[in-house]
Amino acid sequence: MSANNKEKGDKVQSEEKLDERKKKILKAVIANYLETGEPVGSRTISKYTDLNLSSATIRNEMADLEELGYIIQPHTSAGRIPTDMGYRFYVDQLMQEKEEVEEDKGTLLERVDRLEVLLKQVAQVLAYNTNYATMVTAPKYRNKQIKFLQLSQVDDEKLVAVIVVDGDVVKNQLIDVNRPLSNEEVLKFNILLNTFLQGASLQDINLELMHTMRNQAGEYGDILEKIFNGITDAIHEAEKLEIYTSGTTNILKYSEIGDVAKTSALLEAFEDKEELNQLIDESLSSDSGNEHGIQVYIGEEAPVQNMKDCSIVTATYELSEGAKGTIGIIGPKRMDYKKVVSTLKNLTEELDTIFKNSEKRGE
Amino acid sequence: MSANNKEKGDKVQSEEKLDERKKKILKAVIANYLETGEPVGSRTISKYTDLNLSSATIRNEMADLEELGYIIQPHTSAGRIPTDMGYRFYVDQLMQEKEEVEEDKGTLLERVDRLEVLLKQVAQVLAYNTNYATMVTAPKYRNKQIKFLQLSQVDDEKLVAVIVVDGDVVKNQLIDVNRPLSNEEVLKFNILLNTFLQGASLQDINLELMHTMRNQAGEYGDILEKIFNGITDAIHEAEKLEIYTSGTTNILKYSEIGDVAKTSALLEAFEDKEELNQLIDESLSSDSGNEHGIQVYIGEEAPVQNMKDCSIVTATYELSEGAKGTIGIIGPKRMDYKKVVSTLKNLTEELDTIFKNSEKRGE
DNA sequence: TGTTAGCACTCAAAACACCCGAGTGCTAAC
DNA sequence: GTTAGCACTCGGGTGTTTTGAGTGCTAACA
Repeated sequence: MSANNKEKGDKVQSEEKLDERKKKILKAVIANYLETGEPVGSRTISKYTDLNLSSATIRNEMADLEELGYIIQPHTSAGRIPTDMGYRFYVDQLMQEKEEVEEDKGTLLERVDRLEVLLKQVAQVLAYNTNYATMVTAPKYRNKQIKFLQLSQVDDEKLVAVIVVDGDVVKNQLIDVNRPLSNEEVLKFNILLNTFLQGASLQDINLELMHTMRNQAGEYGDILEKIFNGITDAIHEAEKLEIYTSGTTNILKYSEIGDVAKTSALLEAFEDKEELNQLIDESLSSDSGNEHGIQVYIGEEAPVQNMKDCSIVTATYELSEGAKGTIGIIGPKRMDYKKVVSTLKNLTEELDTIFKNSEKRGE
Repeated sequence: MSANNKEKGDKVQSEEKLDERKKKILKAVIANYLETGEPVGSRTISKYTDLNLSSATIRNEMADLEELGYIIQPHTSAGRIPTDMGYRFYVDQLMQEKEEVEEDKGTLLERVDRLEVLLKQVAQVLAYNTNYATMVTAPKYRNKQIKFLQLSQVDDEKLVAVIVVDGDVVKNQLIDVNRPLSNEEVLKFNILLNTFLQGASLQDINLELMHTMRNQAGEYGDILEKIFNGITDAIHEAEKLEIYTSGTTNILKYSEIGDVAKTSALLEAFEDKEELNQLIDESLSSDSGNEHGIQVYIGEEAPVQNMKDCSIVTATYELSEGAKGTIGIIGPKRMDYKKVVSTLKNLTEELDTIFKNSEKRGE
């Protein structure tokens, strides 16, 4: 996916290497199409670009480019539009060449204290700036550790377990017990739990540990069971739901998805977040050495079925050691990649500094 | 617009009373329109109904009905479709007359223990059965009382407040403090908090109470402040977010909303739930003595701007004394009101029994 | 007096014909 | 290798016609 950067210069071999002129033309075609949304014809290029060539020459070149698979015409006697492959080439090689426009870069985010609120805000800002559907995940901890764990009695039949994990994410879980417990019993439980579980990560909680604990718990084994379930439920549920989205109705404007059914499917993907999770996993796992972990999926490259008519751009921010989160947008293939990428960069940068500071300030 | 009903077989008084035949025709028109979605003409009615009348007679009657405001023609030389007023009359008077179809009524809901999960499920089932966008709220307690309140130390600089309110809704709030507190101090705080706040409802927490408590807290007043903020934040946030939705993409199929912008606005309303809250408030406050608190808003009657092209049907379930929740659907005005109402009835009934049982079983 | 048949009229939607122009590929000349 | 020129294609807009569902009105009927 990224093995093509020995380019620029010679041009001898390498089948997918395009000569300078073809590149210029391809770039012009795509740039123009991104602007107008109309198929672009040879005459337009002939005027637009600095290379002074007649439309006829351009036509020849374009025919070549079509044969190579970079552009295509929707029907005979129409101009050309980029293929997925064309976009890919643009993003990988053509786009960067532009001067790095020093965006306004003004701080986009208000300072807030709750992580959820901050991330929700990120999603909104991103949607506002790009007019695409956006998503932001809470950081995924490689090994989320239990930092604090406490059981309290709410009433005769219910306990509440409060669990705080790394990153100060708080979870709670109500637990039904069949008989009332005495204060002492609760205290004992707390000691037991904390002895074994404080500082434990999710992986540490294995069958063996559970077995040991159950032995210690004696007659209260069944309650312990419930507590375990509560804890794992809580943690799992937590890991799952922490995706914030915004601007999803922008999807309605992605004209490239002609089909209502597809639009609907995509909206649903945002509604129940299942597929977004998939996407994030994929995106996190294949970290492309890139500066901000920026990744671009174009059309068919999308790891999720329902998004194969779209393009996806994701970036990674880092809260602390090994705690990474993803922020990204899903838009039409005809997208202002340049702007999106730079917006994402700015935002992740801002997030990174926010977290750096709070690190310093905090612990 | 309505000064012309001294005609047609005396019937002296009661302006909005329609004679039997007009009712039948109106009903036929609406029923047919609900089925087909096409404007319905006189000939259709003439054949459809048992009253054996020629199309010409029907035409006369329909002209009357139009003058009275119950139906309208989209353009000359088209059939008639119902107006909001027509639908209203249908829902209020015509619809019930049908035999109460004993629906399958098979239990629709799986038994689950977490309230959130159950409610989410309700939203989904409802969406699945009706093919409309649905919403379900957690019960609103008239006076949500604090049942359990506890402060614990997470690390040197952070406390976590755990709050359980009626209905076993658990909230938590992290609180930054600037200096570490000793165990004793935390204990003192807990005693203070519980003395004053256990069993208190939100209304009880007024300035005076806060003042009193702050006096007692002495030098820890600022921490108390933070805790207050945390608590009210938590409760407020809780009250706000507890709306579950499903099937929102069905909105795309509501052909009556021609406009993309409007569709989009409606989708957004479901996304950030602000307006849904409004809707629910309105719906709960004007409880219409009705069996299941069923309420129907048609078109312009909708209390929320963005829904004025739709119809809304809501019902009320009761978790316990004074703890009521709303479940409802937002669909096109051309909606199978009968089916929707009966589905809602079934679901609320099922919910009610579930809660009855768990009441018995539980406390 | 209410009902009906008949008729002229309306109008949206579909069907058809047409043209226009942007764009192409190809060829022949530069 | 580049370009001018030309014939060709075809989507999209425009104008016209046809069709048919549906109406309102009038006059005759029971």
